Amino acid sequence: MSIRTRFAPSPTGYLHIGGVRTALFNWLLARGQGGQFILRIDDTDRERHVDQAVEKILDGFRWIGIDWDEGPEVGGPFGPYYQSERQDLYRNAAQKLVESGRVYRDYSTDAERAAEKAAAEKAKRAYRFRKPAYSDADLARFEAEARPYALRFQVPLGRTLVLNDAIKGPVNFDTDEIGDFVIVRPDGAPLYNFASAVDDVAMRITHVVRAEEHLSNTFPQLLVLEALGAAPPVFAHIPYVAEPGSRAKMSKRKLEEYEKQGVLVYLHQYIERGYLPEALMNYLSRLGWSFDAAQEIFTRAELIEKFTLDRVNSSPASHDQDKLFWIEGEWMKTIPLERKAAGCIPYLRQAGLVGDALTADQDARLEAVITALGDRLKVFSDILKLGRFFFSEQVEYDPDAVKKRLRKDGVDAMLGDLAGLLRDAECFETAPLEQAVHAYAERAGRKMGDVVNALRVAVTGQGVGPGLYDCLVILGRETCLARIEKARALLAASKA
RNA sequence: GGCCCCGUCGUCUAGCCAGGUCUAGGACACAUGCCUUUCACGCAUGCAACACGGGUUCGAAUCCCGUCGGGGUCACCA
Repeated sequence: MSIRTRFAPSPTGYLHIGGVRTALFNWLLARGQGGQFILRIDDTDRERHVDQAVEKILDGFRWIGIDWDEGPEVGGPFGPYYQSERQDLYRNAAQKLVESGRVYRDYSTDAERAAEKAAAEKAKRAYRFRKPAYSDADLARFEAEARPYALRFQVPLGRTLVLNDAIKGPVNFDTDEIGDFVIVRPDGAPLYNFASAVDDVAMRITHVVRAEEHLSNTFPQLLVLEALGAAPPVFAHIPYVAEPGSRAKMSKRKLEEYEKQGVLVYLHQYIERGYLPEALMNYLSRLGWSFDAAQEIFTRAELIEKFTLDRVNSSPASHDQDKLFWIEGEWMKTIPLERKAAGCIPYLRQAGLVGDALTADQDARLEAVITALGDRLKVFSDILKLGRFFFSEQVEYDPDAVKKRLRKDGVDAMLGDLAGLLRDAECFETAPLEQAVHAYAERAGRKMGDVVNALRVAVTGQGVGPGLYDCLVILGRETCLARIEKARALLAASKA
């Protein structure tokens, strides 16, 4: 039988990179063994449902290249794939458990349970719900007054459950540690530990790969599975993703703090910056998994071929944005020019630097700029940071660069000479321009670095960037001359 | 607090299950040098870890126990 894995997000917001990694491991496992990867939306709790969340999740998966064989939009033989649409299934399963005596009606009130919970906490002991000793008269009365009840699973005491986790190894758990848990709320809504187990059986899931926070949840689920007469799937619990530079788990509360430090934790943030999907997939795969002692860069096909559960680490990994950035750079080096151009255009458009459709000139210029930028372009949004001055009439002079390269004795006169040189250049191409500038530096007895850098700042406004002659040629003679004039005016103004 | 999981350079990790080849390897980051008109790239070098304490053994990062630290769970959330 071929394997079937699943990822079951609840539509409560954006996709966290930890969640994407979990989905990725499931997907890799299925793809590597010719099985199926299923997407199921765990939306049993309608109160927490966020509009558009499902669409955003699906878009995220599509972007990174995780495709699903069954699930939203594509359907499949075990649908529907929204838990909110599978109520009958849960009702039937619950009915079956009631009939077999594994589940009972719990008439307790919120206030009663809250009081017991508080007492347990005060006494520093774990709170565990156990079946109340209702008398027949009580039960008759509750029924007569149609008192609402939840359905609870009666946990068999004194047993030791054994889970053979594919990542953690064997884990023993005493059933005495598990309180009787609710499987269906008074309003009829099934709860996670129940719905998830029922769905995994119904959808013929063979491998459940999920975050380790579910490790303890597995035992109630094992009990449900057993009561349902179903064989448990293989479970694999992967460690959480820790925050950068620490072992502490990333927390939603600290989100603002991460933002301040420039750490991105949501998938859409990486998409917005213009990261490459293959880079993010590569990075995420290496977070908690390795193939051998050396390989860092993996193509999608290699990942599918080489991924196995037994090489997933059992200890937490912390998110390392620097490493992701490096992997991104490695991948960007492999991307052909046309794709880089296509990736950059949305940013130029957003900045109002190009229109909806590029003119032939703009198109040619964009390709020239990207070529000149070379490895400096790491993420697509860099086109704005590194190459804005190629597309805008405006030049913004970086004060530090101006101070370091232009505000020096003799620079103004030198720029005048250089302007003349550019004006008179017969052939406005990189090689001849380089020759001319070289000759000038020698004639004027100036260091090449001083000449070149002054000219760079004058025409680009920046102290760093692509090769100077590339810049000159792409900008064109007229623009270069105009900008040199502007730079000289700037110097004159500040001197006065 | 009970129970469960985890603990190798700052970070991602190899090695651990089947003890010696580990004066612990690779990568990111950082530092220095080379290349170079800047930056980026590339190349070279350097910095840096077996959480701690016992035990077993001729020998322990590897096996056992304890301590400490981190995390999860104990919801009518997922």
